[in-house]
Amino acid sequence: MSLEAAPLTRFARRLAEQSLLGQPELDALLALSGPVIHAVGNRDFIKAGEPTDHAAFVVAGLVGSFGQNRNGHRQITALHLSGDMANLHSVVVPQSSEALQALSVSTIVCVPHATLRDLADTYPKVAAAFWRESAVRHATSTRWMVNLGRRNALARLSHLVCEVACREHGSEGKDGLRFPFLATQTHLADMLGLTPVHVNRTLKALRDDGVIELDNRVVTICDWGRLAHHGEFDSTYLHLSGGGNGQDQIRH
Amino acid sequence: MSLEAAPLTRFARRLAEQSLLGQPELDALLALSGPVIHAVGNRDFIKAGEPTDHAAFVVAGLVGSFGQNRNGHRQITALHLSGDMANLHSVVVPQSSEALQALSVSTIVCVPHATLRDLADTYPKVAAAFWRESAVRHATSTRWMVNLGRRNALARLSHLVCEVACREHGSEGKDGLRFPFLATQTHLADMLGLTPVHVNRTLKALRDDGVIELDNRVVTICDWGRLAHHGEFDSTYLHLSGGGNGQDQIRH
DNA sequence: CGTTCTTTTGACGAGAGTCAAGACTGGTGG
DNA sequence: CCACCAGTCTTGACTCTCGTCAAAAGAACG
Repeated sequence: MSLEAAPLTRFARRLAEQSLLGQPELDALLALSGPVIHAVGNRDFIKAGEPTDHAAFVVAGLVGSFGQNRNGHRQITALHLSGDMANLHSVVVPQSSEALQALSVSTIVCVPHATLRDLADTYPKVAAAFWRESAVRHATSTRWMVNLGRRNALARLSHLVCEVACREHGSEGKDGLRFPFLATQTHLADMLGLTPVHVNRTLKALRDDGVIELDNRVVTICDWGRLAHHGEFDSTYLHLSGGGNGQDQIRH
Repeated sequence: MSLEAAPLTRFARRLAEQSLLGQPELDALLALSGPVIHAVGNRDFIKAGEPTDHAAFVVAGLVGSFGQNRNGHRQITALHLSGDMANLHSVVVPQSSEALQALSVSTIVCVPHATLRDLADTYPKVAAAFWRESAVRHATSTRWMVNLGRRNALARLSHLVCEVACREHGSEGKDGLRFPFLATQTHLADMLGLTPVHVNRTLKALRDDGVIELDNRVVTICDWGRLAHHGEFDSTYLHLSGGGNGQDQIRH
């Protein structure tokens, strides 16, 4: 219970900031709960193509959405950090087209669709907030597409590190920022559409260049400016509230 | 007015089929309208990063969402056909992160956000339908990511042709299906994360293989089975109702 | 303390990019 | 009616980023 309080607060606050929710709506969001599961790596806790009756809220850990090739080569299409509802969209499309898998040991709260639907029905503003949250996620997906289609390995990796830094930190990155990023290099490869070997080489280039440091899956950003430049990174698409430009409120 | 009737009907029917809307909701959807513009190629009719106050409904033609590189290399992240609301998500995130551009001369109805918001506020089921439609689009995006990250040129192109065939035809593809696909090879390259030259070579391979024919931007599918096999295509993610498996209704 | 999963590196190969030039198309204007 | 022009499409030759294969060294875990 107390375990998931902080991440849930982050989730509710993000929704509220973006959609101007009132106190009743906020309280209702904070009351969300459900069965807790501990997901481990290399095993889908939600399978592709099967209907689901709950959404997966990430309390702790790191979760990815996995698409797949006929050869079995996997493509991670989204990353879900602590405080994210991994598959909020499953409320309206219960037949998920993608699998959900933990990249590191993760704590997940399975929030029943029924609960979320009731919430959306009771508070139209919450319904709008859910839709909006989904749309912001979609914006992230489109950045990933640009990354995959139109950037080389160095830029892709840099962009990804920038994104995770910002989402983890809650605002713009800066020199000296240090955070755990529990994905393996194989996971990174699956996010970036590369091979693990090439990720390793690219990571080395970034390290040798003095842009980042890596120690046991803890990233330290030595030179945010150069990293963001390499990744052609601009954080506005994340719609962060923290250290952003502050002009992100929805306009009615 | 009569010009946009058929595509709008298609849009409304798709929303209704997926979300079980009643007659009042349907009527309200069919009453949607707004200023009409005629968009031409090579010029964004909605620019990236600028706030919008309307959604773009495609009556006729072909529209793409464009992301961009620092070098100016563009990545098309989504395709909008006749009967699609190109940026429905802009209702909840008015600051679009991407540009909208016509790939061929297109007729667009600019539906004011205010109208759509009123509709969603009046009919909760419509709000849900809008959200659902956005989610289905997102599912398409994730397929594109798998395409970009984990498939070679031949598979990417085949998959794209399959998708467009299905969306255009309203159901599963089949041999002999013929439809106009008004994108240039440069556009195809921008969708697939390739160069125009390589698209040309790949297209030739597909033609030489007898899988498709191409005549003045009209595609004929000679061998749907082989095309779908090349593209590793499975249409369920599109949530078509027409010739699909029929088990796509939302489960409450 | 061995087994399995990662990370790291090197050598080589292949798919896709780059550059360049010519053919074809549709539209414009003399 | 024809010449011109800009935008496509097509093809070939060469290059380069990234994939493949392989092997060894570290880490994690029971």
